[in-house]
Amino acid sequence: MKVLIVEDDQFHASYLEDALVEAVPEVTQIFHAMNGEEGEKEARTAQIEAIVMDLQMEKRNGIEAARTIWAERPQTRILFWSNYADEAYLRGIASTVPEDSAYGYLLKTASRDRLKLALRAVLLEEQIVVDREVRRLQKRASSPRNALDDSEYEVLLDLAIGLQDKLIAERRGMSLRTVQNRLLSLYDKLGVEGDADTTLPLNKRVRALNRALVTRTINIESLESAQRDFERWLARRH
Amino acid sequence: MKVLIVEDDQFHASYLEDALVEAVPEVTQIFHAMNGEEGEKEARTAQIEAIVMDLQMEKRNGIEAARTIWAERPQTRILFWSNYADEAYLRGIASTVPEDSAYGYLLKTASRDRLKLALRAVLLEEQIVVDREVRRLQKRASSPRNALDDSEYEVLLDLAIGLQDKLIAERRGMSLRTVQNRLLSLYDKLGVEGDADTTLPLNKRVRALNRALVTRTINIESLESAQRDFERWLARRH
DNA sequence: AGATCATTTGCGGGTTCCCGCAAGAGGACT
DNA sequence: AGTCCTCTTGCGGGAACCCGCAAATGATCT
Repeated sequence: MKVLIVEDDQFHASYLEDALVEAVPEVTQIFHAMNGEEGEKEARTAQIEAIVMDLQMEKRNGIEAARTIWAERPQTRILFWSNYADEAYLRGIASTVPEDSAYGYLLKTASRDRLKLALRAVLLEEQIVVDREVRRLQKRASSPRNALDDSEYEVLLDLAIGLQDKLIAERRGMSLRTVQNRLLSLYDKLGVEGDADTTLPLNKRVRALNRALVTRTINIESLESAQRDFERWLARRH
Repeated sequence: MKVLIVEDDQFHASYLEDALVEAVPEVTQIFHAMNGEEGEKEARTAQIEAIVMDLQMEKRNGIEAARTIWAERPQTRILFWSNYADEAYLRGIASTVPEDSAYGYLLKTASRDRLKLALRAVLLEEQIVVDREVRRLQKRASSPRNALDDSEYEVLLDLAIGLQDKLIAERRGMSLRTVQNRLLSLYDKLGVEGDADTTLPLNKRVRALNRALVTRTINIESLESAQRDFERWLARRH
């Protein structure tokens, strides 16, 4: 079996390779890539069907790479191996994984044994494996209290790249007032009002972005990709 | 010589330990800590005088730890070994390093040889070593074009945690209009206006925070520590 | 002191934002 | 159909923000 490792940190890459050959002796060949772009190419030319990939990389992150790889060969098994359990990544993955593809999401803090187990389960058995920590976050994100639904999340991203209400309304096809309603519920769910103490006057817009970042609802990468999305939309609009 | 390694990633820690014993055979004992808080304690109880430390850590980051360590024993040599070359970190270090302490700032992407060289230079020879990449950023930050002076940087942090103009004015002891002048120059230097293309209407405040994050002028950690600073100030004000 | 240049500050007005209120609009259930 | 509920939308007003203009203040140099 051919396996592709996409990881920009050399230490982590070699650790991963060690664990891989231990856990999955069926492996015959191991390919390496330093970022998502290389990873896509490698996967295409070498006809790879099993991948272990970091999420956070320079040129093109793991989620974007996964999207194109799955678009070409949906049966590819991908184990994401990441430092963070940000909600932004979770949403990214949830929105790209095809119906019946095998994938896994493991944190780098996981023990070697858990890693080896996940490697076998995903790459070989085509199961779905999600790390405990990550699962916990998924839960919290889908609990009614602080859950952002998709339309709120969209507006959050638009806010985060600095759009004003009117533009958001146009882009998302809602009325101005509806956008503002979304913002109100965002302010509420993100805890923009100083939770307990004296409510001193804040700039809610900026505060919302601040809270979203600090609570790891979004991360800087999602700012960058939201910006790209927006520019694409802008070019398309007449 | 006793050396303390403060690093929360196990792979990196062991790689570092290897390089350390190779580069500095004078080392007799190596201590480990997983975060800044532990690092401070360890340094105190073991009377450590040479430290290699990551910057980004859970409990207490490297800069804060360095501050207290240097406050206790300014002659301590510290080599910062970090993933990022964020301006936020640079400012942090520049503002904490005592007059004649030896320190270094190296990126984790540096080669093993550069790491070994820096280890000897800083821990043993008490020189000051700053990575090429980092130096480049330092340069750019102090070039007239995009340089934020300290007072602009302060206002940026206040903006970033969501304060409104009036509060910033009070906190920093300037008039309302002066705060707004600072904001204007921030908008300018951060490139809030869509650099070249059609200037479409943006929320400048949010956009400024966005740009500051994307250009690595500040990072999420600095948001968190700015928030703590603000709360301390808030408690003190009558 | 006097001249020059940068920074600070107040004023005023045009926008954008925040949000209460109340009138639609679209289900879902009886 | 009728009732109940939730979500959307328009209106309107007060607050915050952006920023041009010009006077006041300060620092530096001759």
